[in-house]
Amino acid sequence: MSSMNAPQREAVMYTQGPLLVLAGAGSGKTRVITEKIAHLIASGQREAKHIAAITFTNKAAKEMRERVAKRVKGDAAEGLTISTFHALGLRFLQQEAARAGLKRGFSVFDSDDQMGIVKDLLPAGTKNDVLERLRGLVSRAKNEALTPEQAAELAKSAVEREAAKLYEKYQARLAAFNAVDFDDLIRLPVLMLEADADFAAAWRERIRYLLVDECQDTNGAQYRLLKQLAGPRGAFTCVGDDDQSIYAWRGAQPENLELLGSDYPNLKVVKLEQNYRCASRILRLANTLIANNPHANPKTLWSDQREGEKIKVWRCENNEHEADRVAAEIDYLNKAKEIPFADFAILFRGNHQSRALEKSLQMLRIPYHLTGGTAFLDRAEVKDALGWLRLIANPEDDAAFLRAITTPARGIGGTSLARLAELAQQHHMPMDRAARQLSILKQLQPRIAAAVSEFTGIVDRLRDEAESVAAPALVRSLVERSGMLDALRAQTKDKAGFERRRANLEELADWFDGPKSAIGDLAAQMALLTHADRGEPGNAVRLMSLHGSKGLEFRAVFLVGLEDGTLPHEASMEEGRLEEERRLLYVGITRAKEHLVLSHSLEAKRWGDTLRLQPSRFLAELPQGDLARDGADPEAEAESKKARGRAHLAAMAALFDKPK
DNA sequence: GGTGAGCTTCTTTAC
DNA sequence: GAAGCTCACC
Repeated sequence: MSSMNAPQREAVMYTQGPLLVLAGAGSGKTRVITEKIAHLIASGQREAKHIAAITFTNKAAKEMRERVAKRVKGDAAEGLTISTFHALGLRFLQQEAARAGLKRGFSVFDSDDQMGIVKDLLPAGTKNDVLERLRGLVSRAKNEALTPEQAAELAKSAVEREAAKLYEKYQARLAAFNAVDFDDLIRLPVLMLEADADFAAAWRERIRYLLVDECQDTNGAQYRLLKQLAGPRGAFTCVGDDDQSIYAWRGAQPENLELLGSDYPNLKVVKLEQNYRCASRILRLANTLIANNPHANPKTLWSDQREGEKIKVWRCENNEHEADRVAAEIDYLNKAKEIPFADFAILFRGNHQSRALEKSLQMLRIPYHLTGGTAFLDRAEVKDALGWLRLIANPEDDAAFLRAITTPARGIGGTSLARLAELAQQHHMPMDRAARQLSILKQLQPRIAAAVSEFTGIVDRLRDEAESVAAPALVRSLVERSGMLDALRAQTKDKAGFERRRANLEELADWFDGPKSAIGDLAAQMALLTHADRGEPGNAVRLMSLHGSKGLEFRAVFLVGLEDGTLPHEASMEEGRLEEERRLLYVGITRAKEHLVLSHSLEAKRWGDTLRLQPSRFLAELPQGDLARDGADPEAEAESKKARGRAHLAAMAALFDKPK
């Protein structure tokens, strides 16, 4: 506390009314939030159980919980809520399920399930991009907590009217499945709180102080939830930075920061402008870049850190060459400067860019930890197991039913399932129940009916087991009894592949090894876990998207793929949405404490043919005197040649002592 | 009618 | 470079 600067201290101490903290990158905002929680508790102003802090990711929530735990004595932090908006919404709905019109054990649909419904509701053969566009529009309306009627009224084009119609049918389908989607986790609580003042007041009795991090990335629905929970008195602290707003594409409204001022006239604003993270040169780079964006309330981020070395800009032949150079440089810095692997991050625009990097890192035996993309939770076997769990918890979840009954394959194909679905619909019952009706089974082929009954028998036994057994054991049992494991063994040709998948399922079981809540609640929570939340990365280089890097910091940062079309992304260029892309680069640059490398390739292979790439236009916006460019600087060139030589040698060495 | 092999399609970002 | 789709085979 004593080591804080004046505005930080002010942000911590001010609890009399609504507060907005405009916090630049690296200005210690997480610290302010944790200190403030500690202060609220220690000063006796609020009990921990009446405080809720909202973070942007589960991972950030976990980190914050750990920091608060260290800061607060004994069990004073007991009952404190630190979670994402979505996790808070889920908890809300689980507690208020009946009021929300949900039955216990309801499912949370991810975007795949969502897409499944959309596909089902639209004519067969509708193009993928049309489906995606409509799904996006429905989601957009829900992110504003609009009803289907409101969405229809506000529709400005034919496609938006179509989306509004789809929205209505989509909700009916969700309801039939006793399911909600991600957007509902915010939307439903908002509608419920807004509809009933007493109900809202009761919730405000439980949450008496609210802290919201990354406020610039809240969408309309989240902002309304904030207002409902904070109430007219405005017992909240919001922290945000409009320069780090990078989620407009999923409905975030950075103007919510300004809206706070008009919704709460007594709003106090504190600015944190001293950066404690980056070397001065890195900060100058970031400031110069972001000055190209228009600013309503300009702020000046400054730092009294040392100047730091020049920022390297690498021009590479292609992304393999780029990846080799990155790996070689990490290897070199790790050995020569003893920078631990965990202090390195490689950041990119799209998750697919990680592939080449992984290959190069493996070649040099550099441990790495990849977050995001088609990681753990998107693995087929993991989704299958989760589908089973969902079905066990929620018999009305047809999506889960379909997933479970087809994994492993048990001789029931699309035609039969379509028939069963049709019969279920005729009888107005979920498939799980229909599959147990004798009259319905009779209308299927005898062979199919037998297979269906065998399946429902397994489900029944697992439901019984769920009553008595802990979650991890249930997962193991389900993997066994469903026949998944045997099928997996038979399918995978190599033993290693099978073991990997089995390990994934084992890991899934371990994930449930948390506090003892009902299986159904856990299955719903699983849907919220992000790829970024997975496992302990240990001492490994971090690979992640620029979006995923928000809020983190590293001694050395490599920003790869700085080409026009990659960053800024093609689609953003076409739509003239360059500002958010610029902010994305800004976020990336400000992750670095000491070392920063910006690299781009001259060529890329894009399905089949090679295309020439131009360096990112953002490179030209940087202060050129602070850059050490390939070619322009003979010293850097020589260094890069040496690095390549080292990489080659290391790779050769690695080849020779390959472990079995 | 179900299943697996081989084809094509498309690649932002994520709660 | 993987997931989705079609088609031929069982």
